[in-house]
Amino acid sequence: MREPLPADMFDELCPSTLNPIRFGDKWAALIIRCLEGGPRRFSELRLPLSRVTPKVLTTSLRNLERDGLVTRTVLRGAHVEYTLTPLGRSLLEPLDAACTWAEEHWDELLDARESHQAS
Amino acid sequence: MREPLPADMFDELCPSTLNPIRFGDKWAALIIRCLEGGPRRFSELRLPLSRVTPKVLTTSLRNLERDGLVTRTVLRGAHVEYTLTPLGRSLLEPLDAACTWAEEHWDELLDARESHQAS
DNA sequence: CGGTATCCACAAGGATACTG
DNA sequence: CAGTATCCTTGTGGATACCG
Repeated sequence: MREPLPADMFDELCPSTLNPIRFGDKWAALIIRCLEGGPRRFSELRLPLSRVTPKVLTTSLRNLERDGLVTRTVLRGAHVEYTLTPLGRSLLEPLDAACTWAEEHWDELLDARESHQAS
Repeated sequence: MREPLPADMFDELCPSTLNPIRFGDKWAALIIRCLEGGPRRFSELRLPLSRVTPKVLTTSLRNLERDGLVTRTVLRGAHVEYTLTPLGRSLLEPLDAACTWAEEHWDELLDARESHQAS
């Protein structure tokens, strides 16, 4: 059994939402991480990405598909599954490196912004 | 002596300009790499970033400054120098990882886009 | 030299509602 | 369930010109 996805990935403290690190379009990195644990259905992705409207999520998924990072598979019964390709999976490594950096330096970034605000 | 900056970093084949990898705003990654070799003046940055208008370059530099990745130093004689902070320098590692990934998988990305075009 | 000022175009993202 | 259809707002980047 795969791990269920978290109910909400939009914790304000989540470094993956912070510049200066972005992969692809606004939600690409989060989507890819959602697919890390295996194939997911559209509705499964909507849960942790509840603040992304279906239109935007579709657009982002189509972009990932176009770049060969994700495949879209239609199953019997009006079900659809999104899966990371080997190429998409290979992106996890630099993506993790970026996320790790953001986590490690999160405080410094916040501090920099705050003291910049002050001046 | 530091290495002179290349005359033009906008080679169409430069993977750093390709999605799905972007760090910060559109030019942040290129700027950071331009500063990798040491402090640079505004006009020095304009050379390899000749297609970035001064306004946009300024905006991007201000963003990097705000985030504590770059410092702006006014020298005597109306000269200005931009330098990577230790924080900014620490970003080089994941940035390089991302660029390396892009270089390695550049062809696959192009192929994916092409065959997607076909369908 | 190192920027600003102004104006502008377009793409990206979002709100809301609806559908095969 | 897995999306579309519409419409709209915003932000980002760019063109051009000018300034201390």
